[in-house]
Amino acid sequence: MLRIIKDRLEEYRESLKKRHSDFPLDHLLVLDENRRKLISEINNLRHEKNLIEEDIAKKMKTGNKEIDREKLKELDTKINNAEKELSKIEDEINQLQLRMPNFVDPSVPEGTDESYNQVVRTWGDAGKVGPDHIEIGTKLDLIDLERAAKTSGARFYYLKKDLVRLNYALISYALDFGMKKGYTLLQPPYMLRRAILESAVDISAFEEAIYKIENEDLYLLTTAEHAILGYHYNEILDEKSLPLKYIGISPCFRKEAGAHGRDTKGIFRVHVFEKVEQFIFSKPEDSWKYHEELIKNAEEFFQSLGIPYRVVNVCAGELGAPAAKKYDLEVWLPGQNKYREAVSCSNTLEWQAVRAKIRYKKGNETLYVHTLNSTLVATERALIAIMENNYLPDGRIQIPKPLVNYMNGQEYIEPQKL
RNA sequence: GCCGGGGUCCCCUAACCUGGUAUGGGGCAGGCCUUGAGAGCCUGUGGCCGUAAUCGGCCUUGUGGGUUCGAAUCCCACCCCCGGCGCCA
Repeated sequence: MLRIIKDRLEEYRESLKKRHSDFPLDHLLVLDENRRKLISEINNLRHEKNLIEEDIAKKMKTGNKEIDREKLKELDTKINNAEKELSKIEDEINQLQLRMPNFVDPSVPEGTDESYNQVVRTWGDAGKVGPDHIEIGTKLDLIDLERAAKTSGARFYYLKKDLVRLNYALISYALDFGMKKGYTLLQPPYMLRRAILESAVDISAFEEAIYKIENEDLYLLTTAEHAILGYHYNEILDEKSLPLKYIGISPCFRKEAGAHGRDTKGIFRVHVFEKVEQFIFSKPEDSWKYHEELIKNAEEFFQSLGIPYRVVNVCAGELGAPAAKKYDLEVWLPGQNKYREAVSCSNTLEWQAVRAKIRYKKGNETLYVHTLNSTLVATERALIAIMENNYLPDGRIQIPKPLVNYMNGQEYIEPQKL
């Protein structure tokens, strides 16, 4: 990544500025300079030592066992010292590089918070106002938050009865939807090693978002995205196999440590939810095309459910470090009387691929792929949208057409009979 | 968890016992040859540093340490894979 940035330094400075990032680029460049000097020094010393060793090897063959131990000792000391200094510098560089944000695409709007996000398009009749999913869920006995608080604490939930079935119907429908689009289904491991996660996310995400397994080098998945990226970790892909398109399904475990006080009620922001995720490994020249494909897929999916939404182009200050551009699809929630994020669709260019060492052969060259990810559906949020948008005056919830088959023909969730 | 076998460059593989700087094949790319294709032959095939380039150097045998002038090779720890035993939804 550092190399790529050095080739496009001014462009990168612009990106940092646009992000309002405090990343210490100049310090990193100085460190890199020192690093290269030291490496040259060490190479020369090692070369000297190798020559002596070769000479010894030759002499041994003729029975001559003279060894200039003093000269070797001296070289060893010098090499050792230089190496210590180098590893100190490299540690610092590595630390910094893990925090280094991606370039920002020119089409991304300026801005520091979500009010600067640009609405790209809207679909459906937004504006309906009504009871929120907690009220509906309680009335129809579909969600139990109090007992979840007893067993597990805040931001947990029990789904009940038809809502459980509707959740699995959404998942099944989404998997079939992706499969029909030619994506390969993947159910990943729900725990990942640190090295895999470091290649997928900004390091600061660890404390804020990721649950760690005690005494093991394992972390609970926050999204299938990371596991799909890891699927091809340290691989050289066949050019002809690109693009590789995947649909993953997994639970997502999130600490939500930085979200105190936000969306504290209901199942909107929770510690565990299910998500069907799209992921593409592509050639660099194709990645923007697939970025549009991913958001279009998500839109088509929500259109088929009849949920009103809008797509926004997320402003530079709100982009995560990995993304060069990000669309959010925000669904209309009558219970909140606003649009809320349900899908996030990012192009990370080579940011993740460099860290995960995922390349492909183009003739004689070995190039990094581009990686893209997008939610297809995070089912708990989609359940909220369905409950609130499809809540009928008579107290029933109408099940969206495409899900009826997955519900064995059931068209409504009925109110409790007393 | 225990016992045994293993991890070598994009893939396969030799060298490991007995330490001397990684062998051969496949694939891929380029070239020669050919009307074309194929076959055959030659060259190249990871990372880093310096150089305008040519080129030169260093590193790379799962990871990290140790022994040694020198480690793929010997020693220690850990990770992963395969087989057997145990446990298990």
